[in-house]
Amino acid sequence: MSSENERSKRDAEARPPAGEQLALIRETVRKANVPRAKPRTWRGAALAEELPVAKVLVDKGPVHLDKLWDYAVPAEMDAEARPGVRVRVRFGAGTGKVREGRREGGGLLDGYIIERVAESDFRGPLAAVAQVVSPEPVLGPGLLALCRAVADRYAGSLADVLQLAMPRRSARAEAEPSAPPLPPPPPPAPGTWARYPAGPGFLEALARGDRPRAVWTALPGPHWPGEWAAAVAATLASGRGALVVVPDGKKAARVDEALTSALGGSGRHVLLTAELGPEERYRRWLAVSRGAVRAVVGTRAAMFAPVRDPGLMGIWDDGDQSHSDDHLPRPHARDVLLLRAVQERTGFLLGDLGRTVEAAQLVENGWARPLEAGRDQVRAAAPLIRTVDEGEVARDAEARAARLPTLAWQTVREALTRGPVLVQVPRRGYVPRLACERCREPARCAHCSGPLEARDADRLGCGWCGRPETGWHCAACGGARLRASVVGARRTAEELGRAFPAVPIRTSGRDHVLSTVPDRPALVVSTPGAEPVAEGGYAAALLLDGWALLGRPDLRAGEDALRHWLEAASLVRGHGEGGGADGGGTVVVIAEPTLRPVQALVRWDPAGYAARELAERAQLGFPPVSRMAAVSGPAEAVAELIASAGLPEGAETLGPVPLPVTEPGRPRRPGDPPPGERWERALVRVRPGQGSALAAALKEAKARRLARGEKDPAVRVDPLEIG
DNA sequence: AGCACGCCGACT
DNA sequence: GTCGGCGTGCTC
Repeated sequence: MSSENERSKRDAEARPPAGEQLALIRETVRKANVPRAKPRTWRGAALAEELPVAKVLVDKGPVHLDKLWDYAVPAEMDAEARPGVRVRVRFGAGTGKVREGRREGGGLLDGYIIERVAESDFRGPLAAVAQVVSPEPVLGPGLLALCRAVADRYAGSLADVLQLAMPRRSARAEAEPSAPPLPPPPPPAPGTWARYPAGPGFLEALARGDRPRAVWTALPGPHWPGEWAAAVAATLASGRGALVVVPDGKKAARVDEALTSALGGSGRHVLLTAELGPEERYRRWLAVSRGAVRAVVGTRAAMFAPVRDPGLMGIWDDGDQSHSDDHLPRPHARDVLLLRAVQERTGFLLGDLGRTVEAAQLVENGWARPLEAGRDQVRAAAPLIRTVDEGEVARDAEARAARLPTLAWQTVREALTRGPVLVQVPRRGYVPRLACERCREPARCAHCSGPLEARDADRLGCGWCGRPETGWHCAACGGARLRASVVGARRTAEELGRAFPAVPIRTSGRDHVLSTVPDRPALVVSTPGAEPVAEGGYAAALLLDGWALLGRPDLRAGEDALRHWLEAASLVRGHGEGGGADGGGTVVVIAEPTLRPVQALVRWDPAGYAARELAERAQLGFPPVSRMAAVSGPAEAVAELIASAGLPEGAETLGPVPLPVTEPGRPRRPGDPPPGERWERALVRVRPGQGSALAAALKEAKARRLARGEKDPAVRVDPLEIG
């Protein structure tokens, strides 16, 4: 009785009456046993005359609701309830009891109208759309198709992908009109693109409305942001839009700046990054969605930006980890932009100082053309690279004090008379396999032969059985010393400070990243990826602890090391710039000179390195040539999912192997087991070309399990970390 | 995921 | 006879 009254009051306050009244049709119609739902009026509330059924995608809630639900459209919502708008619908109320004409249960969920249709296939009465949140059509057909394709590719749900793709709404930003679009700019001059034989042609193709596809190996130096700007300007000149995704906000800002000067002020492009905050982000996103702005540069989430009639999809530095999304289903910007280039029939430009194996594959299978400079241009733009074997011991005391081999120390001392010197130190988190200092035999646990790992405070422990190790001796040579673990940037800076007392020292790392340093003598100690740009280029760079980068137990260790080195080296003055012998910069890399990534750096040949790496992966059946998916969860769940999935012919299951147990208190990353639970992980591998069949099979098996209410294992397509 | 319905065992 | 266990299945 009193609860009845309360409910009525709540309902009356909460929302316009029409939707709620219409929600009651179901009860009436069910009794009439109507085979097809032809929504009718209830207590005089009329439905939309044309296309009275809205197909709605429910945004949150149960994962397996990855389908469209039909709702009735009340007449007064007819005009606003267009495809693409955000709506609120009652969901799950159907099982609620109806008492005295009021419905119990069921919550209001957010969703999007995907389509308006005349009739519903649903054999039952429809509830009505409760509310049109706003008339802004934010989920257009192109964006929807993209999200569907991404969901399919990654064996994920459409709702998951929509959460990544759709920005949070801000009513204030939405209420503001966007500025009218500016006319296309004139085609840009080739500028520094002229350094690449195919560069000017690529720009011309974009400007005339073609859709060229290229893997661009950028020359070292400061010109790549301007080159991106020119590519975007050329695309705009054709009357089409453009999208460029870069790995971090610092780089996005550099491209944004270059675009601002190339396009003459702002208005034709926007910067879209997370740092903007939700309201400003939505304001800019709307300007793109409304077609007011046709060019976008941004970080990861911008890969979904609904650029109108795009002519170019671009990505810079596709090997950077931050291009891989943290959230399910963890799509990679490179692949999303590839999908878009195909689906939206656009040009494609993947730019990088180095080259990932994936990029090499695009070249190898002919999908994209290589866009490279000639050797002479490379020689002029790149610094001189010298290697020092890590085993080399410094003769001089000063060099030893700085933990530096003689050559490195001399190079730094000399370069400091001409400008800033960059010192790249791996992050302390980069824990490589420990090995004997003398013979480099990997350090193993005496009990179970598992790999030894460095614990905090220099203590050792086994990575498999967890036993602490106190008296380690090398099994091969009897040596008692392990290679020192990576010395962090701060301690390196202190040590260098003692060796070069008169020189100012700056550090740049995870917490405080410097974006630029002035063109004055200074030592700049940085972790990979955080290197500041020196205005006139660095006089030299020192790449320390190469063994730590190369020794990571990861398929990509070599590729990543080379990428980090190229990035640092590209900030150093070119060999051929500044007037030859004394003006050019030098890079000293401290790593075993015979290793392939080291040689690729010395020759500045990332394309050759990637091609060899690709060939090797093809031979070994590794991704990206073969395609893989990781399935992790409780042992039975993993086994059942794999067994029940109709995997493509020739699919191979590797493992399962137990996953490390998540320690309580440790932040949990997607795919990690919940604390205390024992999980296993299996890898499923398929032949080249069967990637989409694999994703489809896993997605379907997952849906079937979910329909039965079973806990679903985490499925990750194209896992990055696979030993 | 919630939530109601349903078909079996202990109780007034 | 009824109350209530949580196993199944549906939600427009």
